[in-house]
Amino acid sequence: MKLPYKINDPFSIEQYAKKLLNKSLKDVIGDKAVQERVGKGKFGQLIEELFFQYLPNSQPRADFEEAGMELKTTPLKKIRKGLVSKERLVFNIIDYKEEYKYSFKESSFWRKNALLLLMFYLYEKEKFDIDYIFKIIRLWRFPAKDLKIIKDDWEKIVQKIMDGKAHEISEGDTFFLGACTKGINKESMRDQPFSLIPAKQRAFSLKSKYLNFIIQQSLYEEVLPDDSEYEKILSEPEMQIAAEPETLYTKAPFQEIEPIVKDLSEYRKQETFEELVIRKFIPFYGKSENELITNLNLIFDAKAKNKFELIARAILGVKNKKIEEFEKADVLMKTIRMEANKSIKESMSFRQIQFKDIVDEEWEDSTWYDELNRRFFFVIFQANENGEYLLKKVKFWSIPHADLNILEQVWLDTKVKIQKGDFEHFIKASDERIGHIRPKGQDANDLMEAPDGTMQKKKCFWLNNSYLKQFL
DNA sequence: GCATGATCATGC
DNA sequence: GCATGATCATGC
Repeated sequence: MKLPYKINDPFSIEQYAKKLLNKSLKDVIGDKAVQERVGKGKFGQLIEELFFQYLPNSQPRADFEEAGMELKTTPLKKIRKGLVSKERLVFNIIDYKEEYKYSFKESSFWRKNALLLLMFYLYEKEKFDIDYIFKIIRLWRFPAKDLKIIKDDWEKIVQKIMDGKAHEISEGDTFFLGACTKGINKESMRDQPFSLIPAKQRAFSLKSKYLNFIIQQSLYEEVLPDDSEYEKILSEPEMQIAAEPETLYTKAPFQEIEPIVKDLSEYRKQETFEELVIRKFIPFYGKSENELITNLNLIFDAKAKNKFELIARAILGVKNKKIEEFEKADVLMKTIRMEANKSIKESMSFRQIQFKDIVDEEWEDSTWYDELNRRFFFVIFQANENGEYLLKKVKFWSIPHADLNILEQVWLDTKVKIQKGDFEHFIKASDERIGHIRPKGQDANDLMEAPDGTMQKKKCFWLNNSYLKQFL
């Protein structure tokens, strides 16, 4: 069979793939696909079979083996301001018994995914998958600075396998390259080589937030004309500005960002990204809030509740923008005040509970689960005898696996009570269950509608201060 | 206008 | 001194 592209040429395959741009699979291969579609498996497989006329494989080699390229179809979703990634991008399943035997360069991940053909389509709930419209089709290779972090991530995952801790792997362990659960159900387990404890089946994956950066580059930065080109058109006097067409996004739905690491040469030998970040803080350990503000030339209101965060960002050399690496990795930076006696006053709050949503969620796809499985970056200030806060230390952290099971019970208890319309007996900090539920609104009149139609005070999950203390 | 991250205030 | 309820500053 003659294929409509050169099987060993990535650019030829990309060019052919672009026939799908702004079209659906049905548009391109015809209505016949609708009948053939029944029982044909996942959308990605359909693309391979019907569009590329290529048989899917799950071997440890790339989809387009001759071109050394892997095909990935992945959904976008529309938010108010534009298009963002709908979910993480899942790569191959991690073979715990094999992956640790190789270097990163020889690893299954890198052999298979060094060069990607990414096909982003717009997911729309009411449509069949063959009607989804493709919005971005492009070759993708990781920028060198990102690849450095991905390699650190891979090594961290492999280290856990070698330590006999594959069952403790969490997405919060790593930055860009995660190990997400993958299986027929949440109970899909695998043996691991250095422990008898079965581990959840996991696959390498890219965080949804990371994909947003690929989307941003592809959709907003490279495609849009620059302002000077607009100028020519808009400056003409007779020009009437029509309503913005639905498909034209003039501004990317992402904030301005700046990386911590401007150049790869900033890394010391053998240094990981985490170590580099911590190194930036060490010279400032022991300095007081006021010293830091002076040293770093910061100006802000003394009452600013984000002053410690502003100090931390300034130390990282990212003053008025978001931190690129943390945004891509979905790292949650939290500043913590510790008292002279090492206690911490405040518990840590999370997002508001959406009363109407939580009743339909399962633990592993709940909002709180996602937040808890992120990597945390703690910036810890400790008070001295005079009540001045000094930078004590910084620390990357992710929640221990066993504690998640307890928090699942807290979450479930909350969900059930919301279902029953009981808003008076949520788990409290004094219950010592690691987390608790407490109000979080503008004031006591800030209400949200509950599933039973009543209006209730806005609340959120908190991690107990007494629990967090042990990790600082 | 509102969510988020952070902190304050009160009462036991 | 601490748990709980309440609220604030900021940024989008």
